[in-house]
Amino acid sequence: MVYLLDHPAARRTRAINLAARPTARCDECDARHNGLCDALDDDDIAFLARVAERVRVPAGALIIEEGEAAGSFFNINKGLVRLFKALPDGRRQIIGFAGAGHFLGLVKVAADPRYAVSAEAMQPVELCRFNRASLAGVFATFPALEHKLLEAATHELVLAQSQMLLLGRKTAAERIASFLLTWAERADMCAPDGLPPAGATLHLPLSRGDLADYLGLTIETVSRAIGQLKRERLIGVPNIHDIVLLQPAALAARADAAI
Amino acid sequence: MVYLLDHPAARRTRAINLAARPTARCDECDARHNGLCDALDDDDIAFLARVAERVRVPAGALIIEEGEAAGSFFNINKGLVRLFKALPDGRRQIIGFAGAGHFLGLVKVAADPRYAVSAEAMQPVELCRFNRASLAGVFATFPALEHKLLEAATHELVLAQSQMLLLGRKTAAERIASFLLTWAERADMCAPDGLPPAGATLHLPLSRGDLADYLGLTIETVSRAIGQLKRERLIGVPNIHDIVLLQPAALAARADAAI
DNA sequence: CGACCCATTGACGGTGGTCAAGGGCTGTGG
DNA sequence: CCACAGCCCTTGACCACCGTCAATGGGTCG
Repeated sequence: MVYLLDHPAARRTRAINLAARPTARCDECDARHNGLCDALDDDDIAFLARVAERVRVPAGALIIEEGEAAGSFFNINKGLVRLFKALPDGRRQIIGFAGAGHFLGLVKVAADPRYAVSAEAMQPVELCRFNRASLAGVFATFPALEHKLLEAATHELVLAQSQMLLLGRKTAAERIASFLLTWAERADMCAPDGLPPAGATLHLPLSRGDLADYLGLTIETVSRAIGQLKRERLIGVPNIHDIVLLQPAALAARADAAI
Repeated sequence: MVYLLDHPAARRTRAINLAARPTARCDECDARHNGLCDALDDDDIAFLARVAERVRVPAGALIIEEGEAAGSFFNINKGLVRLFKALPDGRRQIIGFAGAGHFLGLVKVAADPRYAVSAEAMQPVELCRFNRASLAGVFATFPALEHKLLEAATHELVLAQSQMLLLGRKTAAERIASFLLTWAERADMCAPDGLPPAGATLHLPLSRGDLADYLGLTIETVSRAIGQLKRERLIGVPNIHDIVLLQPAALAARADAAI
């Protein structure tokens, strides 16, 4: 798979510096009771909103690029973003998908802050942009934010660890099965036992290419593995973006992981 | 590779509840100016040490097991620990290696705290054990600890993201090359440009099996990939546990990653 | 209706896994 | 000091899963 022709750098200029609304309206934001913003009450968030710049980017825009000097950090208000790392020859690994309430702007080393991953809008995306330089001050003013950020980072770390097991040791069909259950959990479809109800329909706003780059496979292998699970009657595939979980328990066994 | 015969569970009883010294001597601890403890001054750390239980475990002991109820968290004082996840059939993925100053005890969900990964001593290990229940109180007393923990979690997350690229998209030789450079950086052998000096000798206190389980390969493939880099004159292998970095820049090119 | 993009399916090949044998190092015991 | 056992690593032969290349089909938009 070669991505060089539409390498992210070629699209960069499309991304940022679009119309920024002067005042963010937090009370009607999808992220108001999600992620970082959930840590603050209305007064504090109104104060914080005054130093935020509301940004909109179209689908496909490169929001941040790995290795660039990290001048900002972002909080996603609306839309879905793919985070990824790429190799010089175009091979790409998607690190995760970020939605409303997620934080963007992790840097490799604090001394010379450069973004650790690239972020690309998969849909039209709205974000709040903050100045990185004021980050320390903001945390000092609102310690609850830092606590929430620790919670978020910890959660991301646990997900990353599961993904390492998937990428290092699972077969193609196991990767698909694991992914479907993780996505069901993310969509809050899971009962307290960790399994989604039988017959639940999972909506995947991803292309097969994104799925492949997330699971460390190729498009063709993803397609074949989905076909295999379909033949095993574990899932149904009414259309490209929907998957019916016919036998969640059997699917979990197929995923092998403790999820 | 089948690990069932010496599955971690079989070794569990060896691990914990060995002699605990009543008072920790922080001033002579390897971790005193590393990781979490570095956040506190001598008075605060002396206070904290009074609620710590100093534990020693022999090489090979299972310190924590994935999925167990998480009653404690640990700070490593001395020795090297391997963190891993395993599948029911024995496949194993090493998530990382933890040394003095590293924190152990990440849980999957805070509501029902269970360890996210297993941890096994690779050498005789000394740790401070804390009660998880008192964690919130400790953080309230010493906010600097929480800040340090966020720093640590962020750093781990960045490493995990690079490892995902490695596991999902790199060839065997690229994985070895990347690993060597990452390990050199960990050992503080790298100049400001990110490269270790030519001719530097890297000590790897790991078996080929650990390396394989860390890089998502088999022992045989690790052996062959090391042989390949040796034939390419990028590295020298004077003995099993030492690697000489003959051409660091070329090795970095071979690793492909931006490290 | 046609162009285009994406997904699926098939044929084939390669990287890395599996199985097996052999060699080197270390520790122990004669 | 040497012999031997045991473990780990290396090397070789073979195989399988997945990647590559190519053709076809289905859906959407102009």
